[in-house]
Amino acid sequence: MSNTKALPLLEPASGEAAAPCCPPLTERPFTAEEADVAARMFKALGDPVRLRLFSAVASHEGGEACVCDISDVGVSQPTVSHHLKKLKDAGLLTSERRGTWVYYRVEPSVFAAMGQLLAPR
Amino acid sequence: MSNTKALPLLEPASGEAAAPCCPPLTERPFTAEEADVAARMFKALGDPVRLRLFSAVASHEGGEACVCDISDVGVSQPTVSHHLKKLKDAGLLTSERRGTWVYYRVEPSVFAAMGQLLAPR
DNA sequence: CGTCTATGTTGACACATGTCGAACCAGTGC
DNA sequence: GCACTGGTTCGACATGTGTCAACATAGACG
Repeated sequence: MSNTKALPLLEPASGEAAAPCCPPLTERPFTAEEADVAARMFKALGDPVRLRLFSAVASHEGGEACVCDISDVGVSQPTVSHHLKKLKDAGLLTSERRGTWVYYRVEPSVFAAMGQLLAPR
Repeated sequence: MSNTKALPLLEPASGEAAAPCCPPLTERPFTAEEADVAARMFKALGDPVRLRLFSAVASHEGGEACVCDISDVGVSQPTVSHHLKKLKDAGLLTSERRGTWVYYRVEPSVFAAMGQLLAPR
């Protein structure tokens, strides 16, 4: 499985300056395509449980967190797994298994992309 | 009606420096309450149509836009109105009727709140 | 191999959400 | 008052989403 590939919020940046997915929100009206891409990210963060998970990973020392470290958000374990998968599919997190545990970390380009969206006119 | 009041993303800022709703995402794991407030904003922007509407308002000259200026996003006019109401309920937009037309503008505290969320550790 | 722990996947279900057409309200101008 | 235009609200419907229990998988450790 896992043909659900994470779509990059920033272009691959093939050697040159990264071409962000979208201009600042205040620059001009978004096109349908830009809105689709950017909305995916906002949507992924638009759930309290996912936001807590994302924040827990983003604030964890070393920039990564084991599921066991962050799964105390008031929902069942399968639900945590489900939300982490959604964050991963949205391109916000990456995961890696090391032995018994699975570690999640924030996709580096995320904050750049969000900063770009919020850049002042 | 309209007891659905827009909840402020920033505290009322009663005379002093505004106390933002939430710390940076990277500072520490969000509490359930912080996540509820912040997720509402992300959720509101997590729909392509709403994101286009928000961008259209935010980028419009004068900082405000008449519905008639921005309602060309590929959905029916009632749907546009529905989404604008959601953005308003989320505290992202304000509206004002002037004569025949209704004007929407971005709630000023929004960019401050979002910037705060994305502040680097 | 067998078992135990840590995660992910499946299936089912209630609920929220996006969408539209029809009806309705607010101003304008005749 | 009446018609017209710009916007909102209502009612209905299909689809999406969050949640859990049950089951499945991956390593670790005997």
